[in-house]
Amino acid sequence: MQPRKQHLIDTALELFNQHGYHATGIDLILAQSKVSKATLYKHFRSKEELILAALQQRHEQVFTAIQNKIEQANEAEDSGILAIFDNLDEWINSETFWGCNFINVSGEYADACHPIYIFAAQHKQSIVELIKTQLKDKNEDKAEQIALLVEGAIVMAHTRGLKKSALMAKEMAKHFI
Amino acid sequence: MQPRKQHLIDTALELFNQHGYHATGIDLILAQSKVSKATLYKHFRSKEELILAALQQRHEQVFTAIQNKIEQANEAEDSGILAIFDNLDEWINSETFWGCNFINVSGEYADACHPIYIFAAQHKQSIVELIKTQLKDKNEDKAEQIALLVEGAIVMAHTRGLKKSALMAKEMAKHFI
DNA sequence: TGAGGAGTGAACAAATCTGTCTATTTATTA
DNA sequence: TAATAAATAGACAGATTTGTTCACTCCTCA
Repeated sequence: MQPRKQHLIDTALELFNQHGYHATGIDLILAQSKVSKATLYKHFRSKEELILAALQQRHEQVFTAIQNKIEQANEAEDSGILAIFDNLDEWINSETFWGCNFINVSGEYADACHPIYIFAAQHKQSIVELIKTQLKDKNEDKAEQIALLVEGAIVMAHTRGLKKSALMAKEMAKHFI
Repeated sequence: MQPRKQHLIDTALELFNQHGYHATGIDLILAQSKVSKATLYKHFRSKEELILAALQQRHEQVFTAIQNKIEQANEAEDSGILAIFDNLDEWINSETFWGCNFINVSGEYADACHPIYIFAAQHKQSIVELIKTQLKDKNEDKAEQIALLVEGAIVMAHTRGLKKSALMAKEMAKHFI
């Protein structure tokens, strides 16, 4: 990928996260990334397309990070799935935690037919399926339960700044696996 | 409260819920409520003030509904706190479920110093405290755990349309109380 | 009847938003 | 060096946003 296009996506993702999707104007992304408007519209047909590209990148980041973390842990111990909460804990306690892109974007594009909402829903679905494949018993309900704990921890951390939420969720998860 | 002011708040709350806060313009609220712009700006100094009034009303609705439900259940059975999930289940499966106003608004006004973010955080905090007071043992950690399950269920329902999330969360909660 | 408050509709200002276009500069490569 | 591609700044259009203002109407109540 061309470096400017990549840089635009990185900048947009950060700003969308911090200020939301409607509140982040094209001009702010351009000023922050120091890329010209003509270049943006050469790489993306519209702001919506930029949002989708940013979400796509974030999806891949999250998916790969979780996958690696769980696979490593699965080799080391019996219930490696719990590693997902360690990953979550690191993220929540990092400087770059501004809540989950996909939860936030669902609030701004809540129409179930909107491409952005659909993309967010698919991401969440894919995470549940990833959890399921990484479970020893491939139990669907168990995967949904773990996903529910992850979502709960994200919201507690984002709306109230409760930084210990991931470790709380991890303790809770131990009851179900 | 004057009927027009009340009607503006009701309309705004519904539209904010369905389309988000930035995406819902003043003009849409006025068109839907059939109230004139001058009247809106007589009752509210700004759009932000209208948002805060709408959130205040929603806070009172939610707080009272949960309080009543739990208190009634506490008289009937031993672990009445579980009634919070029945309340949640009804809401999620109603026609008017568009996610949690306070989670959504936190994504759009994510600056921790912003009055709107602060209001949302206080609401979430107050729900935890309500749960705590309604617990037989007044256990803080247990209250946070139940709150985490509630948040998780809301997100699962909103982002993926998982309508059974509240009942899932209720089953999970039984392990902790 | 008439005074006063509440509400209306429409025009307006000022800012901001997305997206287009052009003339110019920079960088690469044959 | 010369041709070509990529990126730039910036002006611009057109729509939309929040918020203000003013002349007018409607309703209530004394």
